[in-house]
Amino acid sequence: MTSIRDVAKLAGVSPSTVSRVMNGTAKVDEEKMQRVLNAISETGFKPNEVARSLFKKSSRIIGVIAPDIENPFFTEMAKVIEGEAYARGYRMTLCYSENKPEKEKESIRMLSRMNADGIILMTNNEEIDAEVKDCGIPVVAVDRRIHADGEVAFVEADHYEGGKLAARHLIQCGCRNIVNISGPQKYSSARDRYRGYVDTCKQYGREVQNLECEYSFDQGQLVAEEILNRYPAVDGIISCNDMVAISVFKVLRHHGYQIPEDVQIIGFDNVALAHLITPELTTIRQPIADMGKTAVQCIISYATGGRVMRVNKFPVTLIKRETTIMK
Amino acid sequence: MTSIRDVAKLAGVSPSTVSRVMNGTAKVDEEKMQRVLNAISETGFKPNEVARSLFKKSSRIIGVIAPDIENPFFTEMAKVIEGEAYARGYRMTLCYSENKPEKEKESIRMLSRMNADGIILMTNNEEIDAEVKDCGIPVVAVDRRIHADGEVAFVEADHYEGGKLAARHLIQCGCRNIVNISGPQKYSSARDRYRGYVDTCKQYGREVQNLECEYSFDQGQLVAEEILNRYPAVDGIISCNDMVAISVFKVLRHHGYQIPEDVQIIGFDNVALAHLITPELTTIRQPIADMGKTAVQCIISYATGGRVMRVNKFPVTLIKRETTIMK
DNA sequence: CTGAAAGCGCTTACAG
DNA sequence: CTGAAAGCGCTTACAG
Repeated sequence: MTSIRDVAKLAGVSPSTVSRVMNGTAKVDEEKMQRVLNAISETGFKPNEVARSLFKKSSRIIGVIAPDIENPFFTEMAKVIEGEAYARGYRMTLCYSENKPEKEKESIRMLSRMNADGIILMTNNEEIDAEVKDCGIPVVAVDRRIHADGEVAFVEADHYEGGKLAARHLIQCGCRNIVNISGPQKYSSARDRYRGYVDTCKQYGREVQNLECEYSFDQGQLVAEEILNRYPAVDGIISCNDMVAISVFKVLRHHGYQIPEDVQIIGFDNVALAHLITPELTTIRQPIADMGKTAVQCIISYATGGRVMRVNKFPVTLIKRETTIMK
Repeated sequence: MTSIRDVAKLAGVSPSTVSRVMNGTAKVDEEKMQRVLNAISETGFKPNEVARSLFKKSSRIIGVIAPDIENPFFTEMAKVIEGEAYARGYRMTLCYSENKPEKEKESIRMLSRMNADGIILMTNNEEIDAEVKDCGIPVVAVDRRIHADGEVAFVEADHYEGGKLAARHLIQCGCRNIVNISGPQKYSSARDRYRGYVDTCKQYGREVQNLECEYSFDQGQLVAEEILNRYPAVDGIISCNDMVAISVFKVLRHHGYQIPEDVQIIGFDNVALAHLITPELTTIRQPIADMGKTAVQCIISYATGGRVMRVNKFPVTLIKRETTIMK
């Protein structure tokens, strides 16, 4: 590997000058500049990022911690984050924690030791809050709150509004017997959405019928069976996310129900999958691209000493497709 | 941030000793060891990985370059890679190139400048082969060949066998009029699979009916329409991957076909999605977990001077589900 | 405009 | 067993 010294020697200047040419960090005599440029292309010199990082105390790496890939919401978010990071000259390190607090803590520690410029946290384990607080690098939490002062920002969708939107839509589609599948109530996002649902029930004089469900395909299957047992007259289901909606859809079909004729279903997130499957899934859209980009921008702002909005709340919208129908 | 010097001072030893205690790289007097350990926990010292990397010329980072996330094959592979990397003390940097050679080249260069320990390449652009050859770090190519000497290994499924398996299955399911959707023939994997299909046609005295299609949902829609135009009597479709199969399924359903009664469909890959959708997709399984783990192991073997198998070929298997049926 | 020097925070021969 | 020294490959005050 050729180093900056080799280039300097070849160009007949000092390493400092080579550095200045590469980084445009000071004026350099035109002719020396040429010699340096030539020497660089002759040797194929690539500056060592690690050495630069050591000095700069920034590795231009953004760490992302996501629970899993079963839910495409996280992979889509990661995609957006990578794209935005790359465009700004950063790279993304991705960790799937499988919701294991130990792995999350370990990853946070490692990111901090690597001089990462920040962490985007998409998991929801409270056990790791201590690690988050004193990891020493900026953190952006997606869809959850952390009680820490310092460089911690939040990116979240308007879940309360989402809960209302979903409930109102099914009511307007003529559903008489709606069941809500809420996410785990230990998550603030799930609580907010549940409130939206309940308030809408009140507003329209509907009974609250709710079952709690983790955000997983398997749990979705179980909950779907339970819905059919407990609410055999169900004609509308609000699902806690698109994956669970697909899961519920599958169970209902196996029981012979037609969707949306017999039972209408609405999801949450609007992952790409929602419009790939047949029938296409009606859902509440979270603006994933905007949210991901904002998360990256927060990190970079912290890293570069800019101003950062601590709370970033994004609007949700109803995406009407084929699993609901105006009757 | 506290450094190794601070710890050394507090413990009354030299930085060398602290280093040796942390890394277990030499015997240290029991009592001094205790003092160091105490000093570390007192100060909350976390060694700086960047400094270590600079010396070691290894950042314990494995770079992954994937084209996109539309095809879950790549995200599932990335998940496996991250898991295996983490288990071995490495981290994963992930780049989505969107198939842009420029971004791929840039990422390779950057990974090399970061002293990454290796690159797992899941893209298929030949334009970048020069970059691959002289990036200076080990590369593992998934499902493609690169003509380079040095530390380049290959991980691939047995596509020829896969092509045969798929064709034979549809024939055995009683399809009389099979259409094959091949992947782009510029990819060796797609060519191998096509050969398997053609050889099976010969063996059973079937006509070769093939359309080429890129691995994308949108292209799948177009090809499906074309199949219906050109082969209206089609009763079996071999798809170049699961995503395209889902896409084809959608088009056929919109045209009123029942699956599998009217037309049978078989995919390729066996991504998780294949068994989540309704009906569940019959497909040819690639052993994604094994392939991803092997890719990581190759990189680590190169990095640690172990022996590496250059060509790693994995068996495929038929996964029979609901989109095909024995008639 | 430019070079020598010091330093980023570690690790490892080297000598004792 | 252990410390002082040198070095990993850059960058940036500093002095000229």
